[in-house]
Order: sequence, then structure tokens, then C-alpha cells
Amino acid sequence: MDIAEVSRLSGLAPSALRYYEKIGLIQPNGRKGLRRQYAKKIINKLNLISLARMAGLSLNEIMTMFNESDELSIDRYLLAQKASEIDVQIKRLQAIRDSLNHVASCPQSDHLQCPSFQQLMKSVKPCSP
Amino acid sequence: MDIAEVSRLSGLAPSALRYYEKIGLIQPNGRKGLRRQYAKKIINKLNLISLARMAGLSLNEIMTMFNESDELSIDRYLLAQKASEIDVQIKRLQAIRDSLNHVASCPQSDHLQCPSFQQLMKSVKPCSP
DNA sequence: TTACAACTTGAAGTCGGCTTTAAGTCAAGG
DNA sequence: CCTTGACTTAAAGCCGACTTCAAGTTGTAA
Repeated sequence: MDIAEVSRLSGLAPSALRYYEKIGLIQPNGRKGLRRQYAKKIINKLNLISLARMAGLSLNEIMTMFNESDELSIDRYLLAQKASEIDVQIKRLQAIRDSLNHVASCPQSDHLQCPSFQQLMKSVKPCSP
Repeated sequence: MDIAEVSRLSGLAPSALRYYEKIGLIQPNGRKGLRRQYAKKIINKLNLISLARMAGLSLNEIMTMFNESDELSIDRYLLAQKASEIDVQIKRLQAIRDSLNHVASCPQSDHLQCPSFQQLMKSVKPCSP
């Protein structure tokens, strides 16, 4: 497969694929002339990368997930830890959503003083953006 | 209150407060000499700003939430819409978390092919990072 | 009065994750 | 064989939200 095909199948721009290669995250199988040729299994790897990106992992973190043979050599503990971080994030988002709904429905301009709002803010504050 | 006090109470760096002022998001009450002096209610505004930031709103979006008197002049529809966007985000995060847990617990290297994983990936794909 | 910590400014720098640009190369169809 | 569109490169640019820097000013305690 050439880069356009990989781009189409993975949903990642060719420039992103070249970027991933530059930082050592992926490797083409070889070249035909100058052109990169990829094995099909790269798609799986890219899907996994996308998943990890969406989970909030940085590309550097993601690099530690694969060994030289492109197999997952995951620190499963790290992954489980990430999963629970996401759980925390979910709870924060729920609190934020509730706060937004409160602000949206409370007609007072001083709802900032409203006990329930204050409570929500507290549950949200601990982590910064 | 001077800027250090506001920083302490709001959890925002002085440089961030100056930045917010530069883009027109906040205003000090006045100056003592060169130094900014803030009214206490700025803390409420800053808390609200932090909340909105955590909810994923940009500073530009946040600016539209206040009128000239620093009162919330919210497009409540916009807020409710944001709240439901967050709901979507929560559902995505739940799917991502489930995917991570799957990857972390599935010992096969080809779990990428595993139907349940494929299913999770699908539910996660629609939105890009 | 003097020292000095804490403020002030505008401009430039940082971060990650790409995208864009400009200039060049080349595989493959006609 | 020639064209051409898809690739190639290195380097620069972009985004938002700040932070850092260098140089200057000033409120306040001693």
C-alpha cells in the first residue's frame, strides 16, 4: 500500500503519517523508488494509535506501547491506570455538565453563590484544565 | 485586592490574569499606581471562567458569556448545547476506557481483530482527537 | 530615605501535533 | 518517450493559552 491508501484507510493525513515516521512511531515496509510502501497491518497499529490519542495519551507515551516488531508490549498496568484516569475525567465531566446545566437553568445572576453550584464547583476544581 | 491575591484565590497565574485582560476577558477595578486592583467579585467570574475552560470552551466562547457589567448574559441554549456535547464526550470516553481495559486484559497480540474490540473502535471512531 | 520585593510592560518563546510551502523526483498510463 | 499527478524533502508556520524575558517602576517596611 502506498501512503494515500494508508491515509484513506486510517483517516490520518499523509503529512501526519510522515510525521509519525519522523518521530519514530511508525515505519514503512520499504520504498518503491522514493515512495513509502506499507504493509496492511500498519492499519491496525494506526487504529490503536488513534485510540490511544483519543484516550489522551501523547505520542511519546504511545511509543512505549510497541516493541521493535510493532507488537503491543504494553505495560498493562499503565493502560489500566490510563483507564482509571479516564474514569476520573468522566466524573469531572459529569460534574461540569451538571454545573453548566445549573447555570443554564438558574435565572439568578448570583447563582454563583447558590450552594448547589458552589458544591459542584468544588467537585470540579481539584484538577486544572 | 492586588494581582497576587487574586492569583492565590483563583488558582490562576498572574501572567494568566494579565493575559485574560489583554484579550478583553477581565478588567481590574482600577489601578493603584501601576498596579491592578481587583474587586472581590472577580473571583466568581474567574471561577466561572475556569469551569467553562474545563468544560472545553475556548476563551473566545467564554467572552460571549458575559456582558459589559460582568453579569452572565448567557445564551442558555448555547450552554445547554455544550452540556450535551459533554454528554457525547462522556460516552466516547467510556468507550475508550472500555477499549483500553480490553487491550490491557486481552493477552493476544491480535486482539485488534477481536470482534468486541472492533466494535469498541467503531463506537469511538466518529470523532477525531 | 533607601532598599527591595513586587509589581509593570511589550515582545518573544513554549508546547504538541500536526499542516503548509517550495522545490524537487519519479512510477505509470498514453 | 513523455507527461503528469502523486509522491518526496527540509524547513517554516499555525493554533490556543499561556509563560518567560528583559528592562523599567513603585508601594511599603525599616
